[in-house]
Amino acid sequence: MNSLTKVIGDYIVTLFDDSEDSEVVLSRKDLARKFGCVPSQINYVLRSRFSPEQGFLIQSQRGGHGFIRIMQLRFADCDEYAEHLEDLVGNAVSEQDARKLLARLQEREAVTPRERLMAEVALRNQDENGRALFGLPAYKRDTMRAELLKKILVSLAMF
Amino acid sequence: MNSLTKVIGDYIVTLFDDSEDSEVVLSRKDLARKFGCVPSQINYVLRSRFSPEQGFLIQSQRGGHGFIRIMQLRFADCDEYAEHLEDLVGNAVSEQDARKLLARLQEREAVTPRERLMAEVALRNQDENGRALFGLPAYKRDTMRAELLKKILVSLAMF
DNA sequence: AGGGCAAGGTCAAAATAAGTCAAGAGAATT
DNA sequence: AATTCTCTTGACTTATTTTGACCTTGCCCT
Repeated sequence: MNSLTKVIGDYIVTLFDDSEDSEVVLSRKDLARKFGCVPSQINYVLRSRFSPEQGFLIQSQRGGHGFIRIMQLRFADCDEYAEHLEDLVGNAVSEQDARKLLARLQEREAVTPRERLMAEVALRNQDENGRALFGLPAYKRDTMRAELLKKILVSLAMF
Repeated sequence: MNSLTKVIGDYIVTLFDDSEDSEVVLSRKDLARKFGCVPSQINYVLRSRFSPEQGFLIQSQRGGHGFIRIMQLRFADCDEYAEHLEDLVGNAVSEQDARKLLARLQEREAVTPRERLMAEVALRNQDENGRALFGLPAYKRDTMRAELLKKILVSLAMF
C-alpha cells in the first residue's frame, strides 16, 4: 500500500525523467488538486523526498502565478563528495592551488563562474585581512584558506 | 503560465538586448496598452524587476512629454553601483541585517540560492574567526562583515 | 499668469498562491 | 501493547500580482 506522499514523490520523479532537464516547475495548488489532497501535503512531500540532503534545491514564489521549482543538484552523493574534498583540499592550501581547484570545478560545471568569482573574493579577503590586519604567517593563512574553501564547497555540495 | 509582470519584465529586457545600449526609454501608457493592463502595473514591474538592487536606475518625467527611462548599470557604471552598495550595506552591518539583505537579493533573483548560501558561509566563517581566533569586539566584526559583503556583492555586480 | 489636458506616481484593496505549524490518524517497530 | 515514526489535514500566516481610485507634475494655450 503506497502512501499518497510516495505516489506524489514518484510522480515528481517522472517529471524529471520526462523533462530530461535538471529542474521541474510546478504549481502546488494544481498538484494538490490532481492528487485530491490538501496543498500543504505537497510541502510535506518536498520536505521528506526532495530535501537538500537528497540533492534537491527548492525555489518558490507565493502570490499570483506562484510556483515551486525543484532543482536537482549535480552531486547526488554528498557525503562521498564532501569526503573527497577533504582529501583534495587537505588542511592547508596555497592561494594558487585553491584557484586551480576552483577553475577545475568550474570547468566541470560543479560551480558557476559567479560562484567561483565569489569564492575567490572571499578567499582573497580573508587572506588580506590575515596578512594586513593580524600579521599572520603564510602557513597559518594556508590552513585558514583550506578551511574556508572546504566550508564553501561542502556547503554547496550538500545544499 | 507566466505572470503579466514577468512577461512585461522580459519584454523590457529584450529592449535592452535589441538596443545594445545601456538605457531604454518608454512610455508607461503605451506599454500598458500594449500589454492590456492598467498603467500602474508598469510601476510594479519596475519596482519588482528593475530595482537598484538589480542594477537598474530609473528616471521619469510627468506631464505632456512624459517618459520613463531605465538605465542599466554596467561595467562603466560600476563605481556608481558600488557606491550604491556602500549605502545599502553601510560600513557596518549586523549579522541579521546582512542576512536580510541577502534574502532580499535572492528574492529579487539578483543572487541564486547557492550564491546566497555561499555568501552566508563566508560571512559566518569570518565572524567566527574574528571572535574565536582574534577576540574581535562586535563593532569590529560588524565593519569587517560589511567590508566582505560589499566585496562579494560588488564582484557579482560586475559579472 | 491661470486653466486644461496629458503624462506619470502613490497607495491600498482584492485576488491569488505558497509556507508554517501543530494536532490527529496510521504504520511500523520494539 | 506501547512507542515512535510517518503521513494527512486544516487553520492561520505571509508574499506577489493585479486593479483602480486619487494625486502630482509639466507642457501648452489662451
